[in-house]
Amino acid sequence: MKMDDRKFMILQAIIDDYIMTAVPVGSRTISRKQGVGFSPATIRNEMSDLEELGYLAQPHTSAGRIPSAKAYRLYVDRLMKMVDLSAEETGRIQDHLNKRTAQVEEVIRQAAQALSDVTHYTAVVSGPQMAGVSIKRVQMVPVTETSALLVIVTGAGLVRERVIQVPEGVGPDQLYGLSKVLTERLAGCSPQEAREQLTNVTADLGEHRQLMASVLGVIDSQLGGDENVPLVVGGRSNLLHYPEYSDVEKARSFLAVLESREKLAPLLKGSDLEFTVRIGPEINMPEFSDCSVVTATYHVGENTSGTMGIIGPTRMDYARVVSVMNYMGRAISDLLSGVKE
Amino acid sequence: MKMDDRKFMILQAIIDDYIMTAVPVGSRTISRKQGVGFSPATIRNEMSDLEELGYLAQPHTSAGRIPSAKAYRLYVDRLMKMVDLSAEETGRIQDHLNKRTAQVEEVIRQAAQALSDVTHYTAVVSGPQMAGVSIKRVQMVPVTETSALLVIVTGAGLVRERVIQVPEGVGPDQLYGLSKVLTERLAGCSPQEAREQLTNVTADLGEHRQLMASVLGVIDSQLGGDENVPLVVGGRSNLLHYPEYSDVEKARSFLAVLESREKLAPLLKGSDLEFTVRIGPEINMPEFSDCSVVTATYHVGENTSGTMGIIGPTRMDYARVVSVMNYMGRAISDLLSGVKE
DNA sequence: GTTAGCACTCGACCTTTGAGAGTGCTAACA
DNA sequence: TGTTAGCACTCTCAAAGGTCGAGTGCTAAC
Repeated sequence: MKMDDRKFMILQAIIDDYIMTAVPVGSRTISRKQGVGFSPATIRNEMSDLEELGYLAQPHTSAGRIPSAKAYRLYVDRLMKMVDLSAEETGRIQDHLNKRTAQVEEVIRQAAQALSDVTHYTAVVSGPQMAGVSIKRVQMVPVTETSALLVIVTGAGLVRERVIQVPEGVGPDQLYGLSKVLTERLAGCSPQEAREQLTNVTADLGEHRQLMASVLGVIDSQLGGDENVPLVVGGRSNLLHYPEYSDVEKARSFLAVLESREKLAPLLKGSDLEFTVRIGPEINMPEFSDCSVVTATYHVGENTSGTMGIIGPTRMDYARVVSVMNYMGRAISDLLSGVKE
Repeated sequence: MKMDDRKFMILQAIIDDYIMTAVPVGSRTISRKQGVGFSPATIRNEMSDLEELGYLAQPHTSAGRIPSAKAYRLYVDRLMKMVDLSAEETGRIQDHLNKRTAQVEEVIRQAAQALSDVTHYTAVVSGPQMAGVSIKRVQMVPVTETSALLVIVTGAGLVRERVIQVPEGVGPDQLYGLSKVLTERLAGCSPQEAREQLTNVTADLGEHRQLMASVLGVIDSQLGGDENVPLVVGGRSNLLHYPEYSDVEKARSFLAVLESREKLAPLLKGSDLEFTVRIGPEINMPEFSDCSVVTATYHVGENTSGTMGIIGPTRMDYARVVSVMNYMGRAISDLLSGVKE
């Protein structure tokens, strides 16, 4: 048995209906739809075929059909059409973003808020990945007698900062001098190159061994892996609107995942494509077995990029979600690259 | 009718039992308890009195009694005894905090995590309130041609930073010079004094009017009110463990409050006391009508302090919560004041 | 290939019923 | 006079049974 145009059409109608209602779809419902010129009996035959092909499932004998993960896969890959956002939607997004700021944490917080607000799903946004980045400037600002704020500026104009310990007796002017040396030596370096350069610097300077070790530690931790990129979640409570989460225990374990960076981070990874859709079982996490995750990449400058994701029920409105993220990707890039409106 | 020792004792027993089980407490249950030498019938008479006095309520005729908000109030004010934390509990807290860092965001995040983890309730921790603070140092670090990171260090050794716009043509050295002037002029100032000083500085410098306006803007927003102090929540999913939140809609509106800074911030305010307990209706928020909030203050240096809060069901284990927060208050102070272990 | 008709299935919802927990009241007891 | 045993009463909860309606698969006719 093969798929034909009519089967595609019926499947699409079922998915569309189920996305809206979350109720198993019966043959009569489809037959009544505009543009479907067949009786319920005919639809039933086709539905029976679609079930055999693995696209539909029946919760129990006398219920309607619900789309399987395979059906959503087909829908996302072949049936889905991009939609245009309404002026009201883009307006809502811009309202969240209209603060003029290039502060990474703030931008991604606003982005997560906007995404969850517009889609009514849960949004996760990570800060820009610093792995392939180049260093532009390193500067220490004195804080107390024994500590300073180490500020690292990247080529793309992103900033990371961190308090480090400073040996007693190293004064503000000395810190400024050291900062100049560090900036000269490290400018243009990748984090890996910086590590080598720093050992040279340490050798040259002789003293300040411990301080340089702290600097290296920060570069490693802040520009190294992605354990330290900020990660914010928005709209945690949104999913509890959906009947999929009318069971508190399910809701709780879902929320628990959102609270665990270790479990959450992998959801945003796994693909460098512009968009990635993972559906239910494809995610491979029991807590998310009837969730889908749509992730997208945003770019800042040449080499820097971050990820955002939307988590919703498998029956989520993929077309709209992809459109919203598409729009948001450009918006974040503009904000973080300092583009003026 | 008046309260007597026996009534207190019975009320305490009922509260203790209800805190553990969340099930209405019957006369037999109390009568069976160690140290209570009375039959269920006697207890029943006393319970009937306690109900008349407003300390107990009956969900329905043939159920046991549950404590009223008034009973918890009495419990917190008069009956509660501080408990000692077990080594296991202090250990768990230290495990969350053992990263050596004086980074405010990180410390309060860890604190919220630790509090929620140890108490199994939901925790909210705010960063130190900057209102009464004095400025110690102001420094700008160049980021791009047209932006810089403005770093403000306070007397207590706390740091706030923010990206500001810089007019084209102002180079790194000039920014450093300006930073020196700013630090000289503003050192020791309160935010209010800084505002006046800055207008002087602007007058003296002539140019850089716009830059100074940006600096002032940051001082106002970062050290001014408390709209900009960081606020982190830990253990959002914890409350869903309790039968009070077995209703999804209730859980959802609870979570929605946690997502709204405007609704959440007032919960941490309202009292300068070391500890404040607000019970159910005292909170005056429908979403929290059967929650209690315990808040406590922590101090950094002389003039700087922040707030933490625990949100749990009204039948929460107040004694333990207060003890945990007491311990945590000292731990946060130590971390943020840079005290070494 | 399409459709009408029909018997069949199964969950949703309602009602009934019985068990259990807990109460208030009364009368007896120390 | 305070305490307690006994008992009738109330109310929730869970299980059991019954009805309704939506939806199916199959067959036969168009």
